[in-house]
Amino acid sequence: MKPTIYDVAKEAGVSIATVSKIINNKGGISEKTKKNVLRIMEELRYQPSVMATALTGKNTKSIGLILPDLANPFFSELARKIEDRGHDLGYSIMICSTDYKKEKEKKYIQLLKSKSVDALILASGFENEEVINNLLKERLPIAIVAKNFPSISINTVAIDDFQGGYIATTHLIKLGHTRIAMIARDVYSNRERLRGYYQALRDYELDYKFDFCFAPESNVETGQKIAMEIFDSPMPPTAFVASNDLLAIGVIQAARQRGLNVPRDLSVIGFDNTIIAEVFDPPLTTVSQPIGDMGKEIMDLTVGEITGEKSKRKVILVPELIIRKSTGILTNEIDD
Amino acid sequence: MKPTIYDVAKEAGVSIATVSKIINNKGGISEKTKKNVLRIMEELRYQPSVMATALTGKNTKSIGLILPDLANPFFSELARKIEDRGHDLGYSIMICSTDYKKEKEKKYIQLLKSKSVDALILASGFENEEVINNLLKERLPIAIVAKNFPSISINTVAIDDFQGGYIATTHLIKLGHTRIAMIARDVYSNRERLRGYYQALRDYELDYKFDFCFAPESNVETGQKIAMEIFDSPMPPTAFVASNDLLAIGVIQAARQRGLNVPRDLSVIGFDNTIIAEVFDPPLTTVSQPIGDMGKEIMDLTVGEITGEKSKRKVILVPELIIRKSTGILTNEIDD
DNA sequence: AACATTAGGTTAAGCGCTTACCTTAACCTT
DNA sequence: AAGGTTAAGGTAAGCGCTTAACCTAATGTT
Repeated sequence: MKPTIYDVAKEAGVSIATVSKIINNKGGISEKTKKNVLRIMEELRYQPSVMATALTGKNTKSIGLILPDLANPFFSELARKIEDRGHDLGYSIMICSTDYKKEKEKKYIQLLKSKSVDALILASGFENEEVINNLLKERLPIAIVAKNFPSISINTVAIDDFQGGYIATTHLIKLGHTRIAMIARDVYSNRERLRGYYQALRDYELDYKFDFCFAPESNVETGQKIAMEIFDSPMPPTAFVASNDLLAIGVIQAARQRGLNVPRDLSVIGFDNTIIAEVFDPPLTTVSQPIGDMGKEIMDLTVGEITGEKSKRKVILVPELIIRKSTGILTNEIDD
Repeated sequence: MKPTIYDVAKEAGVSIATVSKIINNKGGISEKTKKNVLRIMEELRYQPSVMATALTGKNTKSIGLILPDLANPFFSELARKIEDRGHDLGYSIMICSTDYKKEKEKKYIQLLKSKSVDALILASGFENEEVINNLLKERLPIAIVAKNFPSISINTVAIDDFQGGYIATTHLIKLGHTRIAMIARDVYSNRERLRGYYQALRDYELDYKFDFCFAPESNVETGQKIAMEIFDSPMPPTAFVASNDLLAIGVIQAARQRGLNVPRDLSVIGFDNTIIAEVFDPPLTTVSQPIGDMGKEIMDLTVGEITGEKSKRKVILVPELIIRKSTGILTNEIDD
């Protein structure tokens, strides 16, 4: 069996209180005893049980991370950064994927609470203010990353999605495109990006209309399917803004099926700058979210809240346009 | 504060033992009391504390997953499957990325033990038998996935790596290639794949020699760098077997820099069949590891060991060659 | 009527820790 | 020398739960 504090105490000939004080550096213990106990702990390979410690009111040093899909490169890269910073600060991470399902979101929040996590980090895809307010009431620290929840006062790290949509669209406009479509899943951040998109169109006095509708999922197939439909419309776009790299790739694949060359006949811009954008051919022009900073920052805020050392805040990072090869100057018209 | 079992008991006018029995479906409780207590639990939104439960000798219902890098698509896809199956069976997952570093591996194993995980799943990249033997001695259930550890009796799910290397190489040989190179990181599975590669060469009486050396990392840049060097050798290969999709992509990017067309001038075959293989252009021919099955299977074995319901076993899945567009018949010689 | 049985509970110990409070002995003061 | 300090460490309660052992009232048995 794993040794307990009792084993250490007995072996060292002291009380468990003494051992506990040594573990927690409480002082009031002579150097001699301390050395001795420490040695015994080594010998026995003693590790205090986090469970038992937590039961006495201390932290569990674990944090729950709820995100839509760990297999999505954006989230796995983000999770990795969060994990790294977490470990640096002494926390372990429990990850749960919701597939954008409300029931799963609820279920996992319950689950993580029952595991006594010290805090919860919610990554995008969440619309349910009520759930969040409940958590707030229970004084469980929570933080939101990769999404802004304007109405709630809560630690947040996100990019300026509006600006992201705006710079993506502007880039296309400057390349000469006038018929620019957007494709996005219906979540808050994307609505912001969409707003940025519309604003850019307005600022440059473009009024291209196409049959916009939100994508039901954020993956390659969905992007492809929707792009196909849009290509069939009377005045098809010459450029696309997609709300993530996967959708962008779907669009490009659809374009290929139609015999369209990217970027010659169609420009496509993605979002997130995941590894996929980098290795895809053509390499994707995309709006980069600074994933590393986001992960580190949200972890710091969260731990700050747990330890009570930091006041709550919202950190808005600026997105950056990464220009690669999937966008280009409009050269020939494809429809007439 | 979160309600405890005492709050429920008091509210319901019974003892905490009764409540506990109801929670654990122990019987010996009248329907009436049961209903009533259940109602109170609802009302109070009572959730038993996993911490406290664990302290009484029960399981924590959490499992540690140690893998090299969560940001690597292969592992994030695998982690997702493991997570899914885990949640189905009532377990949460704590994920730790080691970056193939031994110290981190050790550190995380300690950490997860102190958090009283019920079991540990180790995913590839681990060479340290001693560590594993120690864990075994402590009777902590552990399982290995995506890697075979032939000398140790331990739950394992892996593919037949030898066969994977063999079928990849054979495919290239059948396309007419005679100068086939391999690129891989130095871990056990890859040595097996390499063995399969050599076996195929031998079976078809090819004796192409090139300056093989293991890659220090498994990412795109490394693949690119190493491929560049190999291209510079006197008799460059016309085909590559890479030990994962990222390296394969690196090779293709190097080829492009050399003005080589894939697959016309160079065939490249990857490993893992991650999303990247699918979306890359040209879509990658690759050896597929059945990630979904692997994840589910390893979780089932692990939970089987925790509950004592299943005997230990090694499950060897068969890899499958996914033929896409990065390999083709050798048409023209590039060197003479 | 006297007793056994059983369904439906309760009591209390214990899981591995932390911590407020107590004890003890050595050392100071005046 | 009596009382006061102080350093070093011990005692025991309590965190939220499980469970073996025990209790009690109602029912069945003869």
